[in-house]
Amino acid sequence: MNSSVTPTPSSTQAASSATPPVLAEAPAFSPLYQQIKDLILQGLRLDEWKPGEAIPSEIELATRYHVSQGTVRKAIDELAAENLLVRRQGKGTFVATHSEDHVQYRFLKLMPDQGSASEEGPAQRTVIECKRVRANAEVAKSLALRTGDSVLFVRRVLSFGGVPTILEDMWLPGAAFKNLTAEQMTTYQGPTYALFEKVFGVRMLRAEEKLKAVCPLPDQAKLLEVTPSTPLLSVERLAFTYNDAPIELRRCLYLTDTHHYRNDLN
Amino acid sequence: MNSSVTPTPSSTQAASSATPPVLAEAPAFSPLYQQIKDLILQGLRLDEWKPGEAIPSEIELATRYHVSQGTVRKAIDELAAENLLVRRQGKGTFVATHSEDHVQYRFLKLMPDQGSASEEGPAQRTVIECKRVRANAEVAKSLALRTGDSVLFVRRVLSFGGVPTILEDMWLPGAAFKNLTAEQMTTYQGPTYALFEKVFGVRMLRAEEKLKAVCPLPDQAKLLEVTPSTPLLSVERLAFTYNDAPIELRRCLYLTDTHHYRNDLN
DNA sequence: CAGTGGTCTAGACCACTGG
DNA sequence: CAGTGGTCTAGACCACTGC
Repeated sequence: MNSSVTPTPSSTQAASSATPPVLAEAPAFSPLYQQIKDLILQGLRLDEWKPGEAIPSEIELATRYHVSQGTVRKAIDELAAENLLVRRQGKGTFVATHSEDHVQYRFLKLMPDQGSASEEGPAQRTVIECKRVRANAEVAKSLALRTGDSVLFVRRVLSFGGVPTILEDMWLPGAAFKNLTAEQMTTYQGPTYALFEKVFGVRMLRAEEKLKAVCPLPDQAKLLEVTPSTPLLSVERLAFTYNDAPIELRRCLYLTDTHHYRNDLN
Repeated sequence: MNSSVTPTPSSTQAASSATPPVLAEAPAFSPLYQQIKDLILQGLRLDEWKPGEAIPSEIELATRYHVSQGTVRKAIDELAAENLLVRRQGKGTFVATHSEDHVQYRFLKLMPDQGSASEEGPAQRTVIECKRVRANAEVAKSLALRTGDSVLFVRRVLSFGGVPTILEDMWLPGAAFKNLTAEQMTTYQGPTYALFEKVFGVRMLRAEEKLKAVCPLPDQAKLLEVTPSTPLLSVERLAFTYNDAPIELRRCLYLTDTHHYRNDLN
């Protein structure tokens, strides 16, 4: 029944060699749904379906890949759990997007102490710098580049109700973000990751953050309009796109006197 | 086929009243697997199976509840995703525990900047205080108690390699933690939540944390052996047990010069 | 009403564990 | 080897959406 995919790379083999190589990894049994998942993933990477669009129905995918609907379901289930796809009953399954997402600013965990983020509204953005620089050793290592490679550097301040609250330094691989300008960063309405997605075709899928408490350097203190002895939340974020490729390094300072970083543990 | 459970509270009804009450919530369609999930959850709450033990096999549960194995599977899948159960192929499905968990210290996100948490080993614990007090308004509200209710208060310092790194203040409902003593807190080997689980039958299932950057009060600075101007990571944690009941309030200060709080965003 | 995702079933077979 | 969870199928029916 399976013409284009096979359930197991090992199951149909006639056991021939009595002594498999000792150092060989486990035969890596890969279930069918995992292969279907990879095929859908490939379609996403190659932009077969664009963010916000619907992918084919489960039945159609099942037909295309010569598997049952249940197998396609399991593949989509996992992709939905990873926030790459969004299921909507009665309508279809859609490619996740940072634009129309009801869960906008998915990666911003800073909340006002009182009230909700939606009441507070989006932050005002002030771009301080936006220039092309050469990656130092640290930035290069994080972004899997070589020292001296071209990267885009952006520094900006985010304010809530006129109060400077976040200072962000971002480094982006020069190759993927050819013509990013301060003007784009300033005028674009909506999440920055939506801009990256629409203009550069770069999708942020997941991120790792490292938090510390620090005091700002003099120039940082000035931009946030605080004294250098003010304790600030330092958030270093490394964001990843397909294939777990690092695509953005971000170093932020959060003023946490009226806001907090919220995290849910399961 | 379903004698003890019904797939839908509304589907088998003969439509009689033409005008259902306008204010009524949606008929709350509840799938079968959700009801099975609730039944298993109830078994867990009533300690039908204890932490670390296996629950009945899928087939046995299917027979018991008069549903198919697939339906039981989906229920267990969700409970496993919530870390209440742990599946082990070939062996069975087990009640999650903070004791033997390979993922010990599930809720502690503080990592050494260099190396891994396992290399560093567990922290040395020093209990500063352990006493019964009356809940103030703030603590009472967090723990869903009344102001003045009896609560247990514990203050301790955790050190890594002799360096005081974490100062923890904990508040626990007096009713659930009758005879908790400083000695227990000091001598028990393993995660604190394992002690709570074994001795008091209280299971921490999930938690919410709010992070800020702060400077310590004089007494806090002394215990952590830092100056009052040292920026520290303030972590307020509210932990929940079954029925989303709050069961522990914890206010911590993390020294983050050689450690960081790690968070993964999806 | 047709089309989509969501639930449920019954049965077959596979991979893994431990005696 | 028996028992467990894991995969896969084919088919039925339900709930939701939008025309």
